[in-house]
Amino acid sequence: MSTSLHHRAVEHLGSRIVGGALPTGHVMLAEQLESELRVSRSVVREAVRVLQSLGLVETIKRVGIRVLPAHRWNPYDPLVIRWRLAGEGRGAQLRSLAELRSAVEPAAAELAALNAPQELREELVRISLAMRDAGRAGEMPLFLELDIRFHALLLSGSGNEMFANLIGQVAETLTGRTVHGLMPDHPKEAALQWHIDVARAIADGDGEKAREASSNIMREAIADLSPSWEDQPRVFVPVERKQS
Amino acid sequence: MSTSLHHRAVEHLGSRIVGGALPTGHVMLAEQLESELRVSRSVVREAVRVLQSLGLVETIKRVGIRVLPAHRWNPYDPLVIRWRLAGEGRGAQLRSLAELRSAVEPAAAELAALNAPQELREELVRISLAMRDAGRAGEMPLFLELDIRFHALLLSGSGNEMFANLIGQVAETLTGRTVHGLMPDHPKEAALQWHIDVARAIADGDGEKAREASSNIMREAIADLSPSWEDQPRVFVPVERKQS
DNA sequence: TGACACCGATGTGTGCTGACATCAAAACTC
DNA sequence: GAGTTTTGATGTCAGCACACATCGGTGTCA
Repeated sequence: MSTSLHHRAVEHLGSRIVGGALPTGHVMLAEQLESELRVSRSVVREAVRVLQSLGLVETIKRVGIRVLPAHRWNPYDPLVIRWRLAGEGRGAQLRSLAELRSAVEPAAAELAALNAPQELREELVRISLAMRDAGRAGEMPLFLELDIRFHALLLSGSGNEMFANLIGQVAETLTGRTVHGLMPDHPKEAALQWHIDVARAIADGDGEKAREASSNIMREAIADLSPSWEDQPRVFVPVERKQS
Repeated sequence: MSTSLHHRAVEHLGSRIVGGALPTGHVMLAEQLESELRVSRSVVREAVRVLQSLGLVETIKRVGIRVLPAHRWNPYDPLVIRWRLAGEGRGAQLRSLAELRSAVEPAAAELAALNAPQELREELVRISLAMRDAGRAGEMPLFLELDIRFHALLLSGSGNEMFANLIGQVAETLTGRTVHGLMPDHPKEAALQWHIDVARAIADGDGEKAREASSNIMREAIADLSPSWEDQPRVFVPVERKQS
């Protein structure tokens, strides 16, 4: 009950659209939403405006509020990602995130090796060693926490704010991997060593080596996670001929 | 005058925040914005809600509307990107986009080689050959159009909607490179060949080769563009200890 | 006399409502 | 079939009541 009406309205509509309950092209009327959500016009209108900025709906005069096709949604918005992870798009969303992460992290590692501040490099080494200890001891909750922090520091250390912004999504996938039992009781020894390799390469300013070691981690992560999106069909969004 | 008041309000506030005219921590009052923008409360409130969803501001009772630090902004939102490109963050934004693209496109090429529909592969080959002809003939407007379409198809063909969503940004950087004179009169012969290599590798389903060739294109693109962000300082966003 | 807890005034976002403006789809007229 | 009118939806405005965090004054206690 602590959440505002606005927040609830956005949540309700957004999750139903992304979850597929409101199909593409479905038209709603503002008045109808008022009675459905039991809120006033202002709340509905402000919620619709937010959903509009996320690319989930468009408003057309004399027609109403229309649900836009999925390829118009902003796939990088935290709300959209959360709704997809909660609904039937979960598998496809996990795959997208994993592939994005696989592409970005090696690049981030290379940039971190070239640019990261000294203190960050040192902490990265410390954490990679702590991960090894926690991993060997089978202390998985601690390991997860260190793992998240390791990758957060790595992305942050790249000095690229678009990379750094993926921290939340990466934490989500790491947590999900543990929670959904896709993680062995003990992390593989090779994975622990790769983390140390990444950290040491960054500390040494060796971009090439950092990227290589990070790629190994990513390959392993994809292999661990891929069962969760088996048989998810890929969608190929159309390419428009003109840009605005 | 065709744009709505809402649109104008979002634009006005967003560009001033991202452009740096309204510094982090700056507090505004809704009432003050009404008179400043000469619009009613509804418009101000709906605009603020949108900016809130982009992470640009937060609203606090009894205090007002506060500008959030840049690392809270959603760096993937098209509006935020546009405002950054228009303002003083232009250099840093171009670098971020170029680095992201360099990370993503080789991965997208590899995925496209494994997953893209047949027709898309064929069009990719056709376009790469047309690019070579247009490039050798020095028909730069046509070359730019083909270049954009090539990379759009590549990203789309990956079957990853997060990759595909970068089409707009990539088009932006390609256009910018040409407009700002960072492009030679004739594209380098090697670059033309790399595009053909990428297309052929995708057509042959050779993911490894597609990624390699794409990496070459990216290295070249970074080299062309890097003058535009010389001396731009990198920012390292803090890593929070806890996640919500 | 001073320190501290309490409590009400104040100001600001949140939410509600009625009215009018605007504009494009749909119906109508010629 | 082309042009015009009607209609119905969003867009915009203005006023009000409410919730609640902050501030400052008041009272109590040491």
